[in-house]
Amino acid sequence: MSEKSEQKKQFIVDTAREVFVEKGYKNVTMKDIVDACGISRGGLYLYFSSTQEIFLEVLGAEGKGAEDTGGVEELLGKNAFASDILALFLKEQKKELLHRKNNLTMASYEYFFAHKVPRKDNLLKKRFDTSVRIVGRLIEAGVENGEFYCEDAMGAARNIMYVLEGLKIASQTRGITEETVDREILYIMQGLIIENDEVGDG
Amino acid sequence: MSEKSEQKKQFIVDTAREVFVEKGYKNVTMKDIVDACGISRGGLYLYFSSTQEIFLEVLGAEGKGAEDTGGVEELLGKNAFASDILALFLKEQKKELLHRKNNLTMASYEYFFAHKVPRKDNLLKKRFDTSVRIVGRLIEAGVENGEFYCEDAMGAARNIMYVLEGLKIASQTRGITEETVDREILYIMQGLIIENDEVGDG
Amino acid sequence: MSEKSEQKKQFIVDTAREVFVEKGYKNVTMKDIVDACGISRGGLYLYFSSTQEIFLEVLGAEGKGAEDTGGVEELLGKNAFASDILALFLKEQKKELLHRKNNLTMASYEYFFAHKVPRKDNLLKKRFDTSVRIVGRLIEAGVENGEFYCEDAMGAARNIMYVLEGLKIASQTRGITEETVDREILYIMQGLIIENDEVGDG
Amino acid sequence: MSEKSEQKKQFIVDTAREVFVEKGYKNVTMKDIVDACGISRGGLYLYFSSTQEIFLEVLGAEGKGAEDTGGVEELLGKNAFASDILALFLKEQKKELLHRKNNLTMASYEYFFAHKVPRKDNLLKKRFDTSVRIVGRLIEAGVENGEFYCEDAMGAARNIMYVLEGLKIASQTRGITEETVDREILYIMQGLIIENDEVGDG
DNA sequence: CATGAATGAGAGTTCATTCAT
DNA sequence: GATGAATGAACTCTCATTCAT
Repeated sequence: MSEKSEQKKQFIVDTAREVFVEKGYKNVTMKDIVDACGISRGGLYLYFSSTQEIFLEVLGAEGKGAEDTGGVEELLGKNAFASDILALFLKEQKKELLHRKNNLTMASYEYFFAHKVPRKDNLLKKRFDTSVRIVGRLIEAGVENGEFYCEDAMGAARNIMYVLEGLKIASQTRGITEETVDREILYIMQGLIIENDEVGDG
Repeated sequence: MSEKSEQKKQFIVDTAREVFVEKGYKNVTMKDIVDACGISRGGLYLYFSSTQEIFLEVLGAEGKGAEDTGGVEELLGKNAFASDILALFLKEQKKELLHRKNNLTMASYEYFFAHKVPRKDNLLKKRFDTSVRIVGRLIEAGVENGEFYCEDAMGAARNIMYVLEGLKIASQTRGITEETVDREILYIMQGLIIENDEVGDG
Repeated sequence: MSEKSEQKKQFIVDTAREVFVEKGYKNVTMKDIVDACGISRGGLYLYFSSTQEIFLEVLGAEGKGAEDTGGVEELLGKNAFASDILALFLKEQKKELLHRKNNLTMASYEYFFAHKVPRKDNLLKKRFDTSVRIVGRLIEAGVENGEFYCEDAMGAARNIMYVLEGLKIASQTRGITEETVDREILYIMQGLIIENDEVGDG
Repeated sequence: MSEKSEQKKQFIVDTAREVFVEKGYKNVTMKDIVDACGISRGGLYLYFSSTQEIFLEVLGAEGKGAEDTGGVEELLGKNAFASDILALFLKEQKKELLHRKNNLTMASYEYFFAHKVPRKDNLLKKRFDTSVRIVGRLIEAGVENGEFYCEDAMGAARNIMYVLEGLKIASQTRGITEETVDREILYIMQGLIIENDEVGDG
């Protein structure tokens, strides 16, 4: 039973995720989830007693797969060019930014608007900090092997991540074009990379 | 009579603003506003027929005062140091960021989550673009009189504004400390300012 | 003032009539009439205190002009052919039946559904009885001068009026075609008129 | 469960019928039906989502029992006297006419005032036409076996049905006495029956 | 475990009616 | 007289939540 229970719970979480992706957080009712899952009202309450509880589970599940930040760390260990890895990372972010309808961003923001969570438990914060750390390390690596010029790697990393966060909310509230994202990415990369021309000039 | 009507409408808008500041957008019901205003259910409907309508009015009223971006443009005309003006601008922004409970940010975001508005009518976008333009001009002015070093003033302005937007959503969803804001502001300023020491050293 | 008041009251009644014609009785609100009249809410209450009161006035006004049953009685006095007068009367009725949207029929029925009125005060009944009497006299006249054959003139008159009433409600609830009305009128006339052929045959 | 559901739905329809009989159509609110049924506000919405929906169900249920026009057709097959069957049919109609408070007539009229239905779907029209057809056949049968004299059986049938309809609306809007109904029925029968006395006298 | 009917609180909305101006 | 802002009752409809089966 516990086995089967576990499976059903997971099924609910997976299905609910789609609902949250589509409708955000506040708009989702128990009924929405019940309908999407094709189970009974009472049935849902056996596993969860509020949309909040469900959303937290969804968020948690999300974390597991995403915590590795798209494999950046692995690549770092494989002696790839830092600029290539960073470009890859930004490309991933770009993809997410442009598919604003296919992710949990909006629902997450809505959730954290509604429920003030202690900072140390705040998933959004955790992920942001993780990303900063990784990007920071990436930049440091780039600086070390002469790809990047940067006096404050962590500062640059934070700057990058805040820009991405700014783009994210812009994407959700106004919509952004691919050009906008590309332009910001380019600006970021140009601020780091030591251009050959310049080097040649020196 | 129209005079008195106008006053009451304004009173409702002002009172509703407080409600939106406190509860966001989606959480606010007509009843909330009715209660806050101390008027009757039907009375509110004489002036507005939905929370959306009220919120738009609130947003609009907000705009009138904020469109000048804190007097930055005036200062620009008065031959003040660009770095001083920029610092002032950022200080203003900082104040808003840290008082997350006293502004419409969250409600606005929620509103634009719920209602997809054509980009050209999108108030959030308009204000962002206006700010970018002003900050861009400011940086250009700073470059011209030798305060700043910057090859792409508009790019820098956009970068700054996206960072501020990132800080804003961070503030609303996780809370940020004064140190965080200061650190980002410092990073921004250092990226622009030509430090005397360095120049002296060279 | 009383003069002006009287005029205004009449204006309200006339305007309200249009509203009742268009929307029936129950659907009409004080607001509808206020809007149609272009006067103030309070203003209307100076003259009438409910839609019922207004409708009664409308009905009453209607009566004054309509009581003469379309001039049938006058024609009777002028030695016209009874069959011609009856045909004329039925033609009038037909016109009303086919313009179901332009008269008070529906509103009247709705009114008398909602308010049970003592029979002797019931306007609908009064008009029906009046019509029966007139049509009855018409038939009697026709019998006397050899146009009609009829053993029970009043019975025939009642039959005719009930058929017309039946057509009226059919018109309002299902819609009727001109053919339907013509067919029924023809049936009625054939039941009365002594056809020359038959006479000749005999 | 569907069994029980079906029963409850039927219970609601039956109870609602009483409400419609008593208050007509437009006056009935969901609350009225909720109260009459002794169920909760939300409970009713599990089965129906508007008074219109309920009324249509009531009307439909009504149809099932009434479509056979009181067993007239069966009698026709059993070689009964046409005049007896017709008298029976009219007696049934009389009963309904005089119990104006116990039937759906008023509510139906109100419903069809409010909702214009395509003629071919109009239940009132369907029933009227059905009755005309049956009465017409009845008269034809009576003519064939020498009971009735009538040159246009269908015309007579229509005439009868329109008179009944006229009586019906008269009943609902003014009230009618038993004498009134009897008189009209007598008039109808006399128009059809070949009286032995007269024949004998001639 | 699972179901889904049932409940009732609460949001939105409309209108007749009043009343200070 | 006349205005129209204001009130509050009443209605529609939706959901989270419970509970007998």
